[in-house]
Amino acid sequence: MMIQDIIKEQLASTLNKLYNTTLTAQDIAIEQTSEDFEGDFTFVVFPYLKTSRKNPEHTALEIGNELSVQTEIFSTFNVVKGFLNLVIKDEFWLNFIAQSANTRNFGFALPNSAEAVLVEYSSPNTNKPLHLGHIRNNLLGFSVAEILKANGHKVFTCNLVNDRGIHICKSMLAWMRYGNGETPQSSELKGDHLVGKYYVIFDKHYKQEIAALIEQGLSEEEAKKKAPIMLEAQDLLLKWEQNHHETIAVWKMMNEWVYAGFEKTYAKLGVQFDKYYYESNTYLLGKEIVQEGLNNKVFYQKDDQSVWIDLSAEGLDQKLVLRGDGTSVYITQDLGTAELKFADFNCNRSIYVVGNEQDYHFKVLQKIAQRLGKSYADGIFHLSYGMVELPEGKMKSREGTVVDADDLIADMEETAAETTKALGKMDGENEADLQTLYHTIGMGALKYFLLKVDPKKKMMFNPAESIDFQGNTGPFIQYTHARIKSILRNAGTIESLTFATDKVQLSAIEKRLLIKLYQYPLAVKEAGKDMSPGIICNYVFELAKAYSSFYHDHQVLNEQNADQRAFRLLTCKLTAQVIHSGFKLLGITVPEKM
RNA sequence: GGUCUCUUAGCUCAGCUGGAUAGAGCAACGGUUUUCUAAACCGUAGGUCGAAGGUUCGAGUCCUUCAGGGACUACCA
Repeated sequence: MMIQDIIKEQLASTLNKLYNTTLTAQDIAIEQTSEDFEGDFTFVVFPYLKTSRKNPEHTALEIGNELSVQTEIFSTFNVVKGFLNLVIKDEFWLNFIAQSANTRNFGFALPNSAEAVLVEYSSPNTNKPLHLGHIRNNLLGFSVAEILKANGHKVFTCNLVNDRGIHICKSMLAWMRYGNGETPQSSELKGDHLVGKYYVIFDKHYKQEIAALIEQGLSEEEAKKKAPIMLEAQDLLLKWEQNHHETIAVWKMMNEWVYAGFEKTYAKLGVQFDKYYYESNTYLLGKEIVQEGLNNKVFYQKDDQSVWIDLSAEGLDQKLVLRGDGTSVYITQDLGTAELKFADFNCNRSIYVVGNEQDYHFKVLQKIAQRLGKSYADGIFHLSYGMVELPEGKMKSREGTVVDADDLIADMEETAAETTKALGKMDGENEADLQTLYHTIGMGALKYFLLKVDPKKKMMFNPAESIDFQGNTGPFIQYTHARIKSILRNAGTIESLTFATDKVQLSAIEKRLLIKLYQYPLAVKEAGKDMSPGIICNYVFELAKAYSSFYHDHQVLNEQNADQRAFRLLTCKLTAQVIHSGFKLLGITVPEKM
């Protein structure tokens, strides 16, 4: 049981005794004492003044006195206005270190087989390479899956590849028209970049044709519909759906190029999936559900045969679920894949890591599933995250205003290499290890930068200002870890170290560090509840800062008092372990040296 | 027009279910290396938390209105 819970119980029974109330621990709220006051935990007495019938100071004092009689976990307390500040005995924190320093998976919940969760993320289109927005998606999905695992859930991940549709046909058509048989080998371009190049080429010609048509007197709207290249792309989509041999061959070939490219990027990002779904396999799935909904009168059909659902009672609009020509739309296939996913993984929750531009879509998806009486409806959860914006606004692939994922990763590695070389601490290490280190540090900076922001909020990325390596950054925390490891290497074996708690003096800085360590399980829990890696980032940063202060002010290896030295070594060990563990939840590795 | 969402230091962001004098990092300025890695530590400066009302003993946090951004509102995905 956490110390906070013990305090709450004690407070409840104290209040019950003093004021004849019937409170339980759950009714009691305590918080961490503000840095400016003495104390570890604070109990605010204002809400209890009516029952105590005394002024705030008197009430707090009375509760504090009675608490001291009841329990011995506090060394002292003080009262400021209506705030009762409680100080925990040092012995408690020292015992915590003694017990936890050798605990495996400190901070993680025990596996709980009751809840299985499926996390879908990445879900790229196969007509263009990944950009910064996709990186945020991938890192979030990976990290949330890790955080949920740490909270004891059984977690699976999947990637729903959007490999069909008009956008894919655009790249295909442009390649067929203008490609002259260019391949990733002949062009020495990564496959996804090659395909993306033709997507841009399509758009260029499309725009030219529109301009020409407008010149001939068509309206812009008409021109967009009648541009020959667009008509041809639509024709290509039709051929694809009819299984036209040549079209399918080109489609398969170009998709293979893209997948090979994506795999390289995924490997750099360190993400992987338990299962891939392809829309080309699943896009027809929803039609049965539409029929089912028609039979149940959840959906209705218009004269033109199109199928709709009326969600106006829930404050949403009427929504098309099947086109008049019987082909499926986005929501049709999502209804199908939702069912498929729950069936495949037998999970209670299905999390979709998808941008907040699709909030409406997922609201509709869940409502429809509920109306259809699907048992899994309430398990659908849209983990909606904000867009990454550039100073000039949203990224747009077609217009080339994107920060390319591969370029950015390469930049980060290069910056890491430059910084490392400039500091000169790693001179003489072998080249392969150095390359790994540059990757570790570069990705540490990038991942931390993207994950520390609350997922729900949009975030700003300015390419002109490079991502920092100092301060509240991944490399700072990695560096903290490396410094600890250096101490531990020089300390010899510490596995069997023990210390007598009564022979250790605890400084204010040391205590702050211990309290931070103690809070790791809470951070993991809260991050799981909110599905927010940012909570882990903040926690680990504060831990690293607390450690850096400690490192600056206290000697470890040169400490003469053997108990004190042992205590500090174990504190170092646990700190390194928690940094390692917390960063693993973010998908960031920590180096032994840097 | 409607729905949703955001607005905290020059910049990028924290701020848990309402609690004490609103916090970090970067940038700026100043200090710290004969001692375990200075990618560090310590300090100075920087704020009417978009605006106005309201609820409360107590509001950056909850409610209402307004202003300004953004997204969605497709027989695109």
